[in-house]
Amino acid sequence: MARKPTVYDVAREADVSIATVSRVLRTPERVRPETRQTVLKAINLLGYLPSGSARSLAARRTNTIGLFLPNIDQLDQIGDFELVSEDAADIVVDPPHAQENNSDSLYFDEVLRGCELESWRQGLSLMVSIGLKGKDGDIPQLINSMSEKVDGLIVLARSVPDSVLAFLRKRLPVVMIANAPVNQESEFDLVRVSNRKGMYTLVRHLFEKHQVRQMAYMTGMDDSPDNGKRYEGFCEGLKSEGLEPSAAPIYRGQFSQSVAYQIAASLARQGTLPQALVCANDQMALGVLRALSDAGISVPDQVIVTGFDGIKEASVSQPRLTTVRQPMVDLGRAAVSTLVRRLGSPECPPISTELPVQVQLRESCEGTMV
Amino acid sequence: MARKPTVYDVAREADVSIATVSRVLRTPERVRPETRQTVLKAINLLGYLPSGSARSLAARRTNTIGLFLPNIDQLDQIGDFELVSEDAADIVVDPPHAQENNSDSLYFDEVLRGCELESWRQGLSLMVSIGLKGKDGDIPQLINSMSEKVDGLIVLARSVPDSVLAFLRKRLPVVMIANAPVNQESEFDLVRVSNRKGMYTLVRHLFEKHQVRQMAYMTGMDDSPDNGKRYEGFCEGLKSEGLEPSAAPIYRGQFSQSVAYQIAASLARQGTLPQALVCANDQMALGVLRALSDAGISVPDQVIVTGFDGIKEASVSQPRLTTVRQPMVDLGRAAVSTLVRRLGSPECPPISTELPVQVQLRESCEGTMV
DNA sequence: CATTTTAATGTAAGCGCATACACTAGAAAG
DNA sequence: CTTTCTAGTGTATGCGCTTACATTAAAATG
Repeated sequence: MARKPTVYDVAREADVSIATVSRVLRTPERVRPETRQTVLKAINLLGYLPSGSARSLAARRTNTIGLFLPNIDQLDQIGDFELVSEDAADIVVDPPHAQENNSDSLYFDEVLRGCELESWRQGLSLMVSIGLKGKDGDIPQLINSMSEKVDGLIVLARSVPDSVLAFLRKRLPVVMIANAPVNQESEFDLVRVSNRKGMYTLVRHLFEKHQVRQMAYMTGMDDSPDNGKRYEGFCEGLKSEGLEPSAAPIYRGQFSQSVAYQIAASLARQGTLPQALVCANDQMALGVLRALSDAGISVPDQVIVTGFDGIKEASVSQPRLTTVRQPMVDLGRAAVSTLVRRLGSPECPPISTELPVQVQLRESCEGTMV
Repeated sequence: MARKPTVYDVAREADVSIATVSRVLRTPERVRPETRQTVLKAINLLGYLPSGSARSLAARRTNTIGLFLPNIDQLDQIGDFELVSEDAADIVVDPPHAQENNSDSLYFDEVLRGCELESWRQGLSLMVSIGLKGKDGDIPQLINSMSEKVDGLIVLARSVPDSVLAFLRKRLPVVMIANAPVNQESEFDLVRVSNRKGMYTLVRHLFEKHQVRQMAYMTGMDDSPDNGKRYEGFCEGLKSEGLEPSAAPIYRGQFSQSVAYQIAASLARQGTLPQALVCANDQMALGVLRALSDAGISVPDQVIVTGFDGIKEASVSQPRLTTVRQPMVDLGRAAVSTLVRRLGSPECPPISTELPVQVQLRESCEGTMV
C-alpha cells in the first residue's frame, strides 16, 4: 500500500482544483457533467478514498453516532486472547440447563440491530461500545475515546454512570433508551416502551378471559422508573377490578432465573401459590416455570405464569410463556430517529417517545394451543 | 451547548501552549507534574473533549476498526420508521412455530460481541455496518462512508461483494471471517474454524459410540470453502472406517429449516432414511427434527440427527441437538486480534488462523440424558 | 452591443490537533 | 566558572478536507 492518494493527487490527475474534486463528491450537481466525469475517472484510477477524519474536521460533523450497551457479565474476568490454532476438536457432553444464559444480551442485540438498521437508512455510521459501570470519578478513557468521534450518543439505561452522562451531555446530544438518569430527566431525549400499559392490558386479560381473582407479583430489586411502571400497571389492573393492590402479594428477588426459581419453589412448598404469578420480566418467569415443573405443579392448569420482555427463550419454553413483548428493534430505530431529529434542531425541548408493546398469549396462560 | 472548547481554549485557560495541552493528554510523563495539574484543571473546568477528527487527521490513524455484518433478511423491505406514540397495547395470540426465525443473525451477534469485547480491550473503537450484497459495479456509498473512517476492516464472509473487497483491500487491511474472497485468498488475513476437523470428529463419534454403519449428508447449495470443508470432514470420517464416501447419499437443499423439513419428510415417506442424518448446519437439522417428529419417527432411537454451528435453538429443541459448536465470540476476538497485528506490521504475509470447534453431544444422538 | 445574471471553477483560509524543531534554564560535568 | 546535557516548554507546520469568496466566461437581458 503506497501512500494513500489525496484530493491533491486526484486534482492533479484530473487537472482541476481540489475544490472541484470535493464538489464532485459532495455537490455533484454544481459541476459540469464533463468535468465530473474526468474527476470520477481520476478517482477510480487512483483508488481514491476520502479521509473521514479530514472531512469530519472540515465539515464539523462526523456523520457517526455512538451506541453504548451495558457491560456484559464480568468483563474484568475476561482474559487475554491468544491466537493459537489448536489441532483437535473437543468432545463434550452438554447436560440440559448447563447454561444459566445471560440472555439479557439478546435484548441488547436486538436494540443494536435496530440502531444499525436505522442509521444505515439514514446514511450514518454507527459506533458501538460497551459501557463501563466503573467508578464515577474520572470519565473512563473508553467512553471518551468514542465520544470524541461521534455527533451524538445513544445510551441504554444502566450502561454508563449517571455522572458520566451528565458530563457527556454538556458536549453532545444524548438519547437514552428505557430510562433517563435520575434527576436529569429533562436533559435527555428518551425512548421507552409503555410498560404500564402493557402490564395493565395483561392483567385485564387475566381477569377477563381467565377469571383470575387472586394474583401475586414477582419482581427484582431494581427501582428504575422503567420497572416501576410495570408494577403501576399491575396495580391499576387490580383496581380496575375493584381489588386492593396491597392485597396482592409482591415477591422481591432478583431479575434472574435462579432467584425466581428459589422463590417459586418455596411458595410451592408452603402451598402459598396464587392463581396467577405475574412476573416483572421473562427471566424470572422462566425460573418460575422450571420450579413449578419440578414441583409437579401444572401450568397453566393450577397456576398461570406470565413474563415481560419477549425474549427468545420465552417462545420455546415448556410451556411457552405468555409475555408482553417489547419492540426491541423498534426501540433502537426510534432512538436513532430521535437522535437525528435532535441533531437537526439542537434547541428544541426534550423528545420523549413511548413505543407500544404487545401482549403475547401463549400456553403459560392459555392452556394447550395447536 | 456553546461552541465546543478546543486546545486553544484550554491552553489560554491554563496559560500554556497548545503543545503542552496536547502533551498532557498524549504523553503526560513528558510534562512537569504541576503543569499537568494546571492543565487538567482547565480541561475539567471547560469540559474539554478533544476532537477525534482532528486527532485522527494529525495522527494519521483513527484507532477505529470497522466490522461488516451480512445483510439481514430483506433490508429493502424495511420501510420508513415513524415516531408515533400509540396508546393501546395489542393483544395477539402467538401460535407455536410462528416464526421461521432467521437466527443466523444470532450467529453474527455473537461474533459482534467478540469484536466489541476485544476492541474494547485493545483500546480501539468499533464501527459496525451492514454489508450490502447489491450490484458490484460502484462501491456502495455506505461501505465507503465507513471505510473512510477506520484503520482496518473485519468482514464476515458474504457481507460484501468480492469485487468491492478487492477495491477496499487496496486501501486498508481487511480481515475476513469464515471465508476469503475466491481467487484472492492470498490478499486477505483470515480467521475461521476447523470445520473439517469438527465434522470428522463428529462422524468418528457416531461410528465409535453408536455403531452407525450408514449415514447420509444434508447440505445447502453453498459451495464456499467453509462449507466444503465440512463435507470433506464427513468423507474422511467415512474413509477412516473403510467406507466409500460416494456410497453415502448426499441431499442438497437450502440452509433453512423449511427446506430441510421437506427433504426429511419425503425421505420418511419413502422409507429411505439412513441410520444417521448428518446436517451441514443447525437450521437444517432443526427442520429435520420437526419433520421426523411429525412423521412419528423417534430421534435418536430410529434415526440419529446432528447439526453444525451451535446456535441457541439447538440447545432447546426437542430433542436437543447434537452439534459442532463454533466459538463465535472467539472468532470475533481473533479477528480483532489479527487486525491489530496486521496494523502493526503491514507488510508481513497473510495471517490465517483456524480456531478449534467443540462437538456437543446431546439427545439427538445420545438418547435420554438427565 | 453594453449590461446584468448565472454557471463553473479556482483561491485561500481554516477545521483542531500532533509533533518536529527551536529555545530556555537549570543540572551535571569538567 | 565554563561547557555540555537534559527536562520542560513554545513555535510553527501540516494532516486532507470543506467552503466562503473571488474570478472568469458564457448566457440572458434590454
